[in-house]
This record gives sequence, C-alpha cells and structure tokens, in this order.
Amino acid sequence: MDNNTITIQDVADALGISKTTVSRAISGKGRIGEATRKKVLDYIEEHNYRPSPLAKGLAQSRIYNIGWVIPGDSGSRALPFFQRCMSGVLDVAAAADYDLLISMTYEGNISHLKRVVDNRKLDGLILARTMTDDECIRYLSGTGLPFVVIGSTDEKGVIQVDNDHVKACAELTSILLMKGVGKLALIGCGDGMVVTKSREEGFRKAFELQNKKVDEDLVFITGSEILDIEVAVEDALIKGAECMVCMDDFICTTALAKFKRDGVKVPEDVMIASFYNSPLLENNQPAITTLRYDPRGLGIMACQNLFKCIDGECVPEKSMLGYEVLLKESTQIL
Amino acid sequence: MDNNTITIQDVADALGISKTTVSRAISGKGRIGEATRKKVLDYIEEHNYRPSPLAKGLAQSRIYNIGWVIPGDSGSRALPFFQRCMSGVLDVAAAADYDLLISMTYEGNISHLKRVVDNRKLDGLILARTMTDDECIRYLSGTGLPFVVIGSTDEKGVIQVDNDHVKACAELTSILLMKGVGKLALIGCGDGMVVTKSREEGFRKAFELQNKKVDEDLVFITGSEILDIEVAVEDALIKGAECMVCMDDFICTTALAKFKRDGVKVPEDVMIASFYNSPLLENNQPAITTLRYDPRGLGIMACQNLFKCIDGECVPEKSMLGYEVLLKESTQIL
DNA sequence: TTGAAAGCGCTAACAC
DNA sequence: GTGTTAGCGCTTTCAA
Repeated sequence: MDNNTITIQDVADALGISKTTVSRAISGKGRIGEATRKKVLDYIEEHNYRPSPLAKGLAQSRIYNIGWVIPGDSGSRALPFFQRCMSGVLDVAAAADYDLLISMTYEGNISHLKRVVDNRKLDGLILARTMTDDECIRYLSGTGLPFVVIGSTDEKGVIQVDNDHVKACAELTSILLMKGVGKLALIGCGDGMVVTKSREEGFRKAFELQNKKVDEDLVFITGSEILDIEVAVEDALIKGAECMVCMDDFICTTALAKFKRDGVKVPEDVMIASFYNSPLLENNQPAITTLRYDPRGLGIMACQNLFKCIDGECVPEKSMLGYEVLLKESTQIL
Repeated sequence: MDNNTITIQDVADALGISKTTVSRAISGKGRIGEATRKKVLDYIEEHNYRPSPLAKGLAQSRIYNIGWVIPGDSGSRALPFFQRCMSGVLDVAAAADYDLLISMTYEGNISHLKRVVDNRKLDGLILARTMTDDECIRYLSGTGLPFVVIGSTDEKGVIQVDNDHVKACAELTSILLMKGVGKLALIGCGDGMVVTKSREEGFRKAFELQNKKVDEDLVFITGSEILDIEVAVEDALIKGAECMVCMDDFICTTALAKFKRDGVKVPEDVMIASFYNSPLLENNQPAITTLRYDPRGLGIMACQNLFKCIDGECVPEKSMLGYEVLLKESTQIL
C-alpha cells in the first residue's frame, strides 16, 4: 500500500494546525475544540494514519507490551489451558492497545525471561502458572516490574489470580463422602505445581470436615508418565478403592482407557471423578463427575489486574474465580 | 534493584567521552580504539547498562519484534506442533535480540493481526501454518511487511518453510505398496489445511508411480470429531482394508483406541501407519510405522529466513526440511 | 579515532 | 482552545 509512512507532523501541516493539537485529538487528553477534533479524526481515518509506537513510547516511557511467560518444558497436556488463558489476556491487552510478548522459561533456566526484562521491553508481565518455590517469582520480585501470576503462591505481595482449588476439590470430595462412598483413592502427579498441592489439600479438608480419616494407602502421588498412572490405578483397585479421584483430566482419561481395556465398568465396578475438566471428559460415556473452571476468565482477570498495577492502582493480592461441580453418571450409586 | 535507569549519556559522562563513542563501542559499527571500546564495555557490564529499545528503535526505524501468528481456533491437537516450532523461533530471535509478539487469528477474523501490523509493532512476522486460500497470506501480501510461512502455499512470492510432505507420504505409501499390502485405506480430516492436501497428494502419487489405482472407496476425508474418525475406520474395515494410513497422530491414536476396544489386533488383523509422529505413537505397543519431522527445525529456519528478508537479503522462496520414515511393527507382514 | 549536532516521531509543560 | 518548545535516549552523518 502506501509505503511512505505519514507522521503526526504531516497531519498537522495538511490541516494547518500544530502537532500538539493533533496529538490531543487522538489521545483525548487536554482541551480541544469539537470541530478541530473531528477534523483531525476524519483526516486520520481517511489517510489511515497510525502514530509510531516507538515515538509514543519514548515520549511516555511506556512500551505498550506485556509479557506472557509460559514454561517451555510443560507437557502437551497443559497446552490447552495456557492457550485459553492467553486468548483472554490477548483480548484485554488489545483493547488497551497493548501487545503480548512471549517468553519461555525452562526448569532452572529463566534466561529468556531475564533478557526481556533487562531489555525493558515490557511494562508488566503475567506468569501463566506457579510452582512451589518458583524461580520466576523470586526473580521478578526483585525487579520492581509489575506482574501478576495465574495460580497461587506463598510469596508475599504477589498479585495472584486463581480458582479456589482447595474449596472446589473439598466440595467435590465432600459430596462423594456424603454419598457414602467410603474408600476414595486420590491419584495425582508429583510435579512441583502449586495447583497439585491445593487439590490434595482440598481432598484432605473434606475428610477433616466430616471427621473422617484419609486412607493414606489410597493416596498416590506418582510420576507423570502414563505407566506411572496405570500402576497407581491398578494398585488402588487392588486395595479396594470404590472411587478414583483423579487430580486432572489426563489422569482421568488414562484411568478410563485402562478400565476399558481391562473390562472394568464405570460406575458399576468402580466410580471415578476428576478435579479438572476437559472436552475429552465431557464427551465420555458414561459422563464424568468433575470440576469446571474458566481459563479464559483467568486470563482476562489477570490482565485487567496487571493494567491496574501498571497504572499504580490498588488491586487485591488474591482474586478468586468461581467453579462448578458437575455431578455425572461416573459417580452414581446404582 | 537500581530503579533510576541509566542512559547512554550517563555512561559517556562517567567515562569522559561522548555518547557517540559509547554507541560505537556497543554496536561495533564504525572505527573505535581498542582501549576505549574495552573501557566502555567494562563499564556497561559493571553498571548493567542496557540501551533503551524504544530510543534505539526510533533512531533506526526498527522495533526489534517479530510476529508469531497462530490460529486461535485450532484444536488442542495442533498445539504441541506450534509450541515446538515457537521454541525454535524464540531461540533464533533472542540471539538477534528480537522478541516474539503473539497474534491470534480466527477463521474469518484477522483483526488482531491487522491491528498489530497497522500499529507497526513488527519488523516482520511468521505464520505458523497455512490454509488453502489463506486470508492472512492474502492480507499480508498487500502490506509490504516481510513475512515467512511455516507450511506451503500456491500464492506466488511467499517465503515458505516446510517439510516435503508430498514426497514423504509418497515414500511411506510406496513402501507399503511394495510390501504387497494391497488395500490401503487413507483416513484424514477435511480441515482446510494445506498439509492435509499435500499428504493426500503424496499418497496418490505413490500409486501412480507403481501404476496402481487408488481405491476411492477407501479414501475417507472426514470431519475432525472422534466419532467421524471412528465411523471411517469402521467403514474401512468392513470394506476390507488391509492397512489404515492415517493422516496424523490423532487419527492414528483414535483408530488404535477403537481397535483395542473392538479386539482388533495390529498388525495381525489390520496394519496401521501414520503420516505424522507424536510421543503417543512412539510409545505404542506395537510400535507404529510413521513419518518423523522436526517442528523446532522449521521454526529455526523460518526465523532465520525472516531475518534475511528483513535485512533485504535474498532467500529461496521455498525451503524444504528433511524427514525420516520409521518402519515399525504395525506394518509388519507376519 | 573521536565529537558535535541533527534528527527519529511523539508527548507534555508552559505560554498565549 | 491552540501553539511553542523542550525533551524522551538513541543513531548517524559530517567535521575535526
């Protein structure tokens, strides 16, 4: 198209006014005559003028980028979650004329993140998940750069956006206990993620509330390979578990696949429930009892809060988003 | 840490030299005394000075961002591919002190992409996949912005980085034909992706080369739901297919799951092969015959080529990366 | 080999 | 309500 980009000065000259006025018309800051403003806006629209983000940024000491930090070594299973969060972040950011700059971290190597922060390419950033003893959080706390995490952390003063996993998992577990399902097996992966801890905590809390004791023989915190999970499922079955409580959708589908193979019927032979939803679970036959969250909502809230931080506004240290308990056939008592 | 950021002028003053000299020391452009250069570099290192990307960009008319454009509505199955490509892009970009700005497009809605391009936040961009009749490609061709696509397109003058899917699929298919496997069923999804077309083309080419005719009754281009695939697999079996040739890993795992459920044995009852690899396939029992590509390599090459474009260098319109044919038990004749 | 000065395109006091 | 002016922090001629 038009290659020679037009500047604010060109607009001003063409309209016989000063560039300050043009700037005011665009930004909406300061007083300006209605007629002038319209004239400018029309001209800009017609000639498709766009202010240089570089010049604007330099003048305002803002770069209009926020960082989106994801783990490069997360398993494929976590990708849909990040994707959906990101879509929320992206929409909020775009509405504020901000863009998303991506950064990948690896276990024990956050050099990509450091580079982008050191280079001052960001006005703030969002951490897509939290780990227990999180290297990124520790690093970022020392930088003074505004940031928000999706997930929870014990670190003080960190703005967090999360679902109330403890409460949600406690609620689902309580329902199972109240139904009279006695032997609940908990199956999760021993990744270092905070959410894993929270889910276990919720599970245990439900027992406490009903003055029951968790059967520690039925708590399996395993490796994250399919085989690890299958071994745990097998073991739980042998130990007489009446219901498999799976920490996430992947564990649940793995267990379901194994059941199918082994001819174990749900819920007749054993019940099953999951602490995290996914399309795969939704379409399962029989339908699976599970918790539903809204990852996109997390992204939206995280980004909104980040903008408040950047603008120096106050934001609650911890924002909790809702959840739904979906009770389905997989835990029906026949 | 140190909040009050230090500028090039501060460095110059501290060293009793001009900022021009400091600039030269950093950029390596222009003549400069070895002693001076070292002095500057040492000072910068010690005081952790980083040039403002904004100011640098404004002066050079470069923004040091490249766009990474992915479809927001792609199924979860495609995510690992994008993720691995991106990791390659990211590394090459970082090495050139570039960052990755993300942009999501949706079928029939590329407003996010347009915004970021219009706003001149990019020096160039990479399209993570190509569709037949691709809206993004059409739009970008009109902008003059350098861009590279991962995948292939018929559009002229577009820099492409891809695997030779036609050749790879033809090779795998040929091997099956030469083994004497007569009735090959092809199962793929009718998404609009170019790669799907290429795979089918490769399949057909293998038949041509051996003067055989494709059995059109055994070519299934279905919807992308699990059920669609299962119906096709069932149908193929009824029609006497001896080998299921699956367009990708998801189709293949879906077929395998169905076989397991139905008690169909691989390769005894039916053989199976896939045109795309994945960890799931690699660990399958029995091992699956498939093609192996290197997504990360695609990202690396795409980014390297993009930089050449940006710098005005010549790059081949089409770069092809290699592949491997992995022959495993799933197609063994017993 | 080094420095002075003029931009890059915008914003924000401060005047009028 | 509008214009003047001085930066924002770099790079890049052009002289010295």
